[in-house]
Amino acid sequence: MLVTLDNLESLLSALEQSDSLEGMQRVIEALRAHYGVAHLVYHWVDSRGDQYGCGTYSDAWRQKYLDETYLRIDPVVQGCYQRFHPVDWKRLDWSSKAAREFAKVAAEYGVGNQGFSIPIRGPNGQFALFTVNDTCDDRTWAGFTQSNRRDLILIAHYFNEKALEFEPARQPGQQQPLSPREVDAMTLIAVGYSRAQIADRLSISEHTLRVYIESARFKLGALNTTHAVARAMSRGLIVV
Amino acid sequence: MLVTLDNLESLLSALEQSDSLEGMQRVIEALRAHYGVAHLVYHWVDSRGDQYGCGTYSDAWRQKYLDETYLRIDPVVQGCYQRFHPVDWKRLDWSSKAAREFAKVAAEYGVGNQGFSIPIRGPNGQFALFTVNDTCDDRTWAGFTQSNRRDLILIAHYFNEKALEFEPARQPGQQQPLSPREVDAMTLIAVGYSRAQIADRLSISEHTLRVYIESARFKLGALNTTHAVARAMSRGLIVV
DNA sequence: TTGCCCCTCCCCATTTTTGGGGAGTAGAAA
DNA sequence: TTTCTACTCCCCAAAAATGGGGAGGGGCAA
Repeated sequence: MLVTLDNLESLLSALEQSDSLEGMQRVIEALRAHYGVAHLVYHWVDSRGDQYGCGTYSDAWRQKYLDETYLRIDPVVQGCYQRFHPVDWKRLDWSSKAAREFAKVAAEYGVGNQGFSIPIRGPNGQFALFTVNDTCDDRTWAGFTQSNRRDLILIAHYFNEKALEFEPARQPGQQQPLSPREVDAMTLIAVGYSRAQIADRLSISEHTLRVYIESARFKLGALNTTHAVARAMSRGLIVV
Repeated sequence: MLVTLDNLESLLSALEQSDSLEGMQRVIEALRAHYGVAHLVYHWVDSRGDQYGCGTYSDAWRQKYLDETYLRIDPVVQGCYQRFHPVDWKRLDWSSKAAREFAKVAAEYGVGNQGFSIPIRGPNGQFALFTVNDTCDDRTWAGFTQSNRRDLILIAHYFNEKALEFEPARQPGQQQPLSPREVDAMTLIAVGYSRAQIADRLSISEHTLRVYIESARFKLGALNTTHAVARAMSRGLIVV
């Protein structure tokens, strides 16, 4: 059951050489067979849906997931979004009614009872999950995840690296950077200060501050200040 | 020069068992000796400074870095912030005057000419760097980084996992969830709509909408709507 | 040198948001 | 069953943000 170093090497190499989503799909299927688990999934988590995902879930489940916007209630997504370390599905919060319903439907669509998901984050707020899923008892699963934790982290990392390659918009350079003063302004707005307070704190006039805000809004293509803050945050231009 | 699997295992285990920054510091020193490089550094990159860092740079350099707010001009930080994959310092943009000056000063403080940095991201926009630094020629360095790339990624991951453990504010939990309508409201605000537009889109009165926004603001402990959006985003309650 | 971007300051009027109050329905949890 | 939360609607006045204009000094790069 364990992946030997050689196996891992060859699989990662295959992944590195793949030049399309189809290539990633083949690698993930090979990995699934290798580990002998029910499912293996890499998916880019995004409000637009998992367009950059690949994995072994059925198309029906994938479609169902999108149709029902399960993204918003899936405890795996919610939980992983708050964590850095890989997490066993059992440790997530399944207490809400919606979550229990979700789990029931998932099972009907062939999702196994055990899961282990690794959150991965890229630049500009990119977020993805790499998930191993199977049906087995708790002890077997604990053994599996413990044995393969490190390999899985590495695999997740390589998958995300590949996925980012295929997403040109995520490549650096495209977006206009904010000037230091613009960053200051947006950051202070994001933490709740009013314009008057910020101007005072930055020791500039409120008018000057407005120029920064408007300039940032323009650079970010935002419709208003709140939108600009949201964009700056999701692009990783400011840290709150 | 290569880390064998056993060595890596024992070092990661030592890291897992450390329960303080001092423990991380000891591990990083052991790793540095092990790899035989000039410096090894993990540092949490933050507008407040690298309070959660550990590594082998001299105190003088660390202080200089903070005093001069090199964070804002350091091409390593800037470059890694835009990337997902580990990056060789040679591939970064050192063309600006400030960057060249920075490199000169760094060398004076004992920073080697070769560097390899791994960006790591956690929840809520957390961002850290794991850096290997040495003085040698390009070929030697290329060989070193290629051989150790995967191990270094894993080590970086484990260091960050540890650092997050020591930062209680980054732990999930204790926060009140938003109701579905509140999520709708906050999400639409975050993407730039005005209250009138949102009320129209959700087919509710603007007054009702206001109740949701205020309720969300209260739950999030936010000072105003923009602040609430920022908090909701950084807590992963809404996805934009 | 010239051009470009960043930083700084100021005016106006209009639109939007905010603060604080009250009240009824329905569905879910205890 | 009771209680609680979510959802929906309404008033008013004050505070804040927005839109769009103009203008000068400084630094850095081609």
